[in-house]
Amino acid sequence: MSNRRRTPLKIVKNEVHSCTPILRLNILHNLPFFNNLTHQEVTEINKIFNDIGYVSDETIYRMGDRSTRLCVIASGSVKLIRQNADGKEVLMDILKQGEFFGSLDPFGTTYYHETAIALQPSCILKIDSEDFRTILQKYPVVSMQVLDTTSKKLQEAQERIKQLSAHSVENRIAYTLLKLGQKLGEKNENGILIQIPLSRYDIAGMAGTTPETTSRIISKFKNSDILKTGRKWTIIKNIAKLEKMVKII
Amino acid sequence: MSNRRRTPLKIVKNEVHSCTPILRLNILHNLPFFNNLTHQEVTEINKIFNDIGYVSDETIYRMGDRSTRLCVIASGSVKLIRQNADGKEVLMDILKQGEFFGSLDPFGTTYYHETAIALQPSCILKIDSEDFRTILQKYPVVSMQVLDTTSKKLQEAQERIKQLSAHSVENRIAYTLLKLGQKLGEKNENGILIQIPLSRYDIAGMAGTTPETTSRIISKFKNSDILKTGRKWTIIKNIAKLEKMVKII
DNA sequence: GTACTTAACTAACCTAAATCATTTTAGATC
DNA sequence: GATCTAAAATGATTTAGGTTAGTTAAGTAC
Repeated sequence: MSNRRRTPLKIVKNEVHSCTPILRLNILHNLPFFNNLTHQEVTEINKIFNDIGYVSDETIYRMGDRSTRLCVIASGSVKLIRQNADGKEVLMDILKQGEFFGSLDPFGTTYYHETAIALQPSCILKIDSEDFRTILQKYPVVSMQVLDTTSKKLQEAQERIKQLSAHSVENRIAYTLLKLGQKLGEKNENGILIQIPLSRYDIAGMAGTTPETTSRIISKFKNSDILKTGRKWTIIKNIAKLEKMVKII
Repeated sequence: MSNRRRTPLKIVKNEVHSCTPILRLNILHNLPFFNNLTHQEVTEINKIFNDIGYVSDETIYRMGDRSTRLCVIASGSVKLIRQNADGKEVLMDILKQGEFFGSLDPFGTTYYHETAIALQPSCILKIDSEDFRTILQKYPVVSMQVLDTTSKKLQEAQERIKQLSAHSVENRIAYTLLKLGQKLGEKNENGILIQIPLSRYDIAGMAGTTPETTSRIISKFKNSDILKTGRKWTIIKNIAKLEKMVKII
């Protein structure tokens, strides 16, 4: 569908992306939470996962669906969004290889609170929440890691609440760009390149504002030589200035 | 200090509140996460905790302090706030008996991201993060419970982000009041009474707005016969109307 | 009771940002 | 390279809600 959507910087074929068995094992091994397990143990765990490939913009699950599975990104990237009654979208998180999302709840009695969409061609490993809980019970180390990751995400969410509650839109966009840079950016000669296909609409959804205002403020940043952008890519040329804005304003 | 601060509805003495050993044990037993342990086990765990009493408005820890301990509320209530550079406060959470806060991080290498203040005379049980982690490793059931609680808090935080990003101030205040009612309200003949000493300032801090606007909107709600309020108490007379606002707007 | 303190309320004003409408442009397609 | 289209940028207008400032009233101290 959307193989038009390409940055001028790296061409990615939008083909269904399935994992080789070796890739799967490798990824599971490198997940922060399976890090401390033996090869044998990871191999066992690997058997319980299924992998499914998605193309760009494909929906992995929808808000309101029965939530029975936990997902791990083997390759690609995923965005999580929440919608409210009038259709306005709020981008909750962007996840990369190795991160997990979906449900940890016991039994399939609850519903997803957000919609998960592949941002790029992605391979997703899935496991029944129940099975994952069994793993957690069996390996306290894993359990601890998952708890730490979740706690960290909670911290980040609370920081974002503060940001949304107590700052101007300009500040929030600066903050959003910094976070995106930290998480998804790649350093190169010109600065930090964010080449995940995020639109103004997405960025607006993260900063709690409108695409128009986002566009205006990004233009302002471009004029101040802080950023350089194209359709769906951004280079942060001057991180120091952005950081200063977030702290000072 | 603030024994003036009383609701007209129930008089609470603002004395340092320390726990009896029986109360402590009882509370630990009833914590959702120690629920499944034997009496023997809880008694063991009880020994590792310390209890400290706080008066109203007393600070338990401050944002930026070294974070080395986990806290459990034995009695009373606590608010967690974050401040930004210009001193604006954002109320992150209000916790009641049985809830935990503070740090779960390993070793004391990090810092608290928020400030914790007693809202009422409170007794707080404290434990070193490290010791608590040992408990978690030892009892996978406990670990699971803590993870579930944290996941739930993350969900709530994300819901609040959505709320802040995509709704009007009026809507946000309605939402805030509903949440407060759910969590802290007591049903009585007139409706749901929230008698935790929350000021307009606090409510503004939860809804991401100013005390003045909060006051204006609450007055509006009072005129529409949805609320009835005094200095530091609120009665929700018509929950249905509030819920409708949150959904429709 | 009276005086005092501080929270809560109200009003007038004003700015930041949303909304609506139009133009420009990046980059995909042929 | 020329064409086409959706995203991005910009401009004009409106408005929600912040700011400032002053008033009212609840609860405390005397």
